[in-house]
Amino acid sequence: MRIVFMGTPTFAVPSLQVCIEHHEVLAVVTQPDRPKGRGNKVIFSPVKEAALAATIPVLQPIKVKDPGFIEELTKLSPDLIVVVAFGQILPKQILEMTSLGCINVHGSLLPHYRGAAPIQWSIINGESVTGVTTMYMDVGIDTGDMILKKEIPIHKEDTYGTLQDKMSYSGAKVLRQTLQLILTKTAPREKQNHEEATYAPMLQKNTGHIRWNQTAEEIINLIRGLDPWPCAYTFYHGEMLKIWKAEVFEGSYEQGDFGQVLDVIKDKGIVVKTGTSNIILTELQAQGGRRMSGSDYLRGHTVDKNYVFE
RNA sequence: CGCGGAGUAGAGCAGUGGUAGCUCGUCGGGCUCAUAACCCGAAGGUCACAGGUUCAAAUCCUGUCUCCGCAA
Repeated sequence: MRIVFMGTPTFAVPSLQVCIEHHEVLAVVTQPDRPKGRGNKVIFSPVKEAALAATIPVLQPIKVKDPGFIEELTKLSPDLIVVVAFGQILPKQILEMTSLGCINVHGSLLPHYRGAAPIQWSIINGESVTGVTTMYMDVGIDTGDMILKKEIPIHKEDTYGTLQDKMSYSGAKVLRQTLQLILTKTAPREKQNHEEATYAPMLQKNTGHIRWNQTAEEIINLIRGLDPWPCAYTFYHGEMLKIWKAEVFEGSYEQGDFGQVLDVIKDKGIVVKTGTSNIILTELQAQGGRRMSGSDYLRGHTVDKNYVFE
């Protein structure tokens, strides 16, 4: 099939590879190059890098609604448009442009976790199973008819980073099957149960600010769901302290306030009181420093016992 | 030229012109039924790199490299 691929972050790259290997990719559409990161250097999106490596033309419209872009797209006359974490909402005109439609790979088991950050929220909410879903796109956000689903377990050790990595490959695999079914015109088409829909909105700036009155599990899930970005944090004497890993800590202490440092264990980490049991922070990052184990951190930093994290 | 922090012993950090330090680790010895405990001792650094100022630079000045946070 003649495909136009739309996508931006790393998550989309394996899916792009599948399209390149099994079909004809006419063009890749990705978000415009923007100054990013330290020093505001212009960095190409991972999808653009992959497209360039495969010498596929790259289009980067500021807005996909732009008539000039739509015209350009029409001229390519693709059979199918594949969208994976693209970052812009497609207008009806594009959705109805091709004979086979637009399909999307989404990082959740729809209709749950529609929206921009399904993987992160699945972990933050403590789910034990998630998955990828392919669907025919319609004008709503992740509301289209579903084609294939694949469940993926969420392990206790999974973080957003590790899970996204696995899911990007699973997503690509499911996409390959989906494309095969579309090619043979045997693709199923299942409506979503809209009453069961839940949403996974984009992460807010302060989502990572730990609220210590939450349960130990909730806090640990938050830390996992925000690793490697943007990371959960708290404040120690006014300085941001990032928390990369924590686990439930068994031990009896006289009860203190939520967020209070109950103990400092030199070769392990910092014991903190939460809404339920205590947790021990075992991987930390001080302001200006890199992430390090609790024991490394405690070699050079003193932590006041009984201090209450903000 | 977006804003800011940092580079010092194997690890993590102090140290703002005058002998290179702390905690942990490592090695040796001691104590102990024993130990991640305790005591004594030792090794281990061209203080990121290159220039400059100075009697004297980790420290002040200039340039370079690398790492990190924020903002986007």
